[in-house]
Amino acid sequence: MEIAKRRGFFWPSFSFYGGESGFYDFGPVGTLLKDRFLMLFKRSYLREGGIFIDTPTVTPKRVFQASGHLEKFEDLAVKCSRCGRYDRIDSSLKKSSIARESTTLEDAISLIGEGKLICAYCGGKIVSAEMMSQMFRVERGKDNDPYYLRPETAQGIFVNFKLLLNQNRGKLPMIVCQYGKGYRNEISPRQALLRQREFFMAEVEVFLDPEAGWTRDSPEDIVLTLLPNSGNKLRTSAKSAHESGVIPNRGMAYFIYITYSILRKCGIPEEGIRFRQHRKSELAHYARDAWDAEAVIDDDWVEIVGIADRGDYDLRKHSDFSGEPLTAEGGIVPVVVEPAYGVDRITMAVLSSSYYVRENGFKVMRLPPEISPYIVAILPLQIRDGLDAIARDLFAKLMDLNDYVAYDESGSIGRRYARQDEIGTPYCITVDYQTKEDSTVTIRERDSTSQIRVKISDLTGYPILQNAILMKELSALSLSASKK
RNA sequence: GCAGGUGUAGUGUAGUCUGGUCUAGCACGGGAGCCUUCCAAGCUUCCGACCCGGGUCCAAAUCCCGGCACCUGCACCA
Repeated sequence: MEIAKRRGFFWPSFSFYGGESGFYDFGPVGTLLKDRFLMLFKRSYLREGGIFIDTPTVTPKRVFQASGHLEKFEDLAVKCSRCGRYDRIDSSLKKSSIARESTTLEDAISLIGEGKLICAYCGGKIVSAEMMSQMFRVERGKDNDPYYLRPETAQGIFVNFKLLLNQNRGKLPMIVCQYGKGYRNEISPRQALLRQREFFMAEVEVFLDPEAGWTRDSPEDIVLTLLPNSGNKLRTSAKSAHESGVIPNRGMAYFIYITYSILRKCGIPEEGIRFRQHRKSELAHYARDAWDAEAVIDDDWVEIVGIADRGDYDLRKHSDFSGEPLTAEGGIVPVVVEPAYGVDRITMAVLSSSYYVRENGFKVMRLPPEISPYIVAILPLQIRDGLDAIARDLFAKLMDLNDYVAYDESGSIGRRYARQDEIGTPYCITVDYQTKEDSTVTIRERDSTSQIRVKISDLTGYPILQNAILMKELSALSLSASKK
């Protein structure tokens, strides 16, 4: 998507020094878009009673020893001399009929020295072994354990369980949210923001009483596309999917619904969202069930949100490792439902599904006002006769009400509309000659390009709902536009 | 990580095969100005690139080697 770079959504990082694969920058426009997604995320979970936390990305080793990440992430990999494949050592051991484990590099090298290890795929001879770590290690003093960069933000929540529960005054369910960077040392990052080594995630851990569980249902009338691992695609509400046993965990069903509604608010169309259940074999080490929200990005279905039933795995692991009980009132260990949003991937999905080319070849990002980088742009028809002064004045007034307002006076009016179309600004307010006479301006709606005329006092007089400037006129406009 | 392909201004490209006429052309974009009373108009002017490093050669955007990045396939993606 060349528009992504040209218009400042995102671009490869460090290109000044030749580039570095697996890292991307968000540009001026993309930063605002991401910002607005995070606002939507926050708002959505505050409504559910969520609390927020912000913990370090640099994490001491023992946290991941406890969580199981160290074990699952640091694979001993062996290389085959014939087919050149890298593979985990356990499959090679099995193939070689060696009935023991090999967990250290030294041990693996001595096995290779004996010449007994063969490749699980082609039977070729194994020639080398190395540690493949999916986590970035950060060295510190040589007598100290290294730090690791977190591969998920979740552990920052689990290790704070007691403090958080106290903050929540002991109540379950407790919904804890955290967003921030995560890191994975991908072997071959590719496809722009889809597989990065450093990426942005927004995660939620819902702690539930294992007996009571989650007690609210999602609405019946919101119908989702589900792809259970039984293989039969179905369209149904999250509620009835739970009742029919397709989604055994009620909390899972509910947060699948919440996720769906967030994605819809981002402008991803109904037919571009589906929820796919993991097969048993692809479940993460901590999960007993998982559903991915997938969206269409450049004609492929891509995981953009992972919703996992982590059970009591994490609290038990940390409890065992530390010797500290991690329980709620009554000595119970809560179970956890985790929706984890890949913010970069969601950004890609949003851009991909919003992108539209008009018949005249002009490009439009049909982003909804809920997440567009700018909600409205102020444009003087001409930079003369005082029109620009009026426009600047109006700009200042609107900025008092909402921060996501753009101002542009450069080039012809058509060119400026086109610029705003490309970055997804849903509405443009134009100050013209009639403004001088009766203090009215036109509002142009992006998708229909139709306009209505309203009084400036009506624009600025409304109590502004958060991020939803001009709601009255705009909804009226959208209606009349869609009739056209 | 392996194999193949690609790499020229912010974007898209011409030039590369057949080294010199390239102090690198064009379009879009962006800036300044003129003009213009609503959808990328026009005019003037400016900005801006041969991915990096070696080598061959009188001479390299062009040929060779190495690196880096991107694309496609394979592998990987807890």
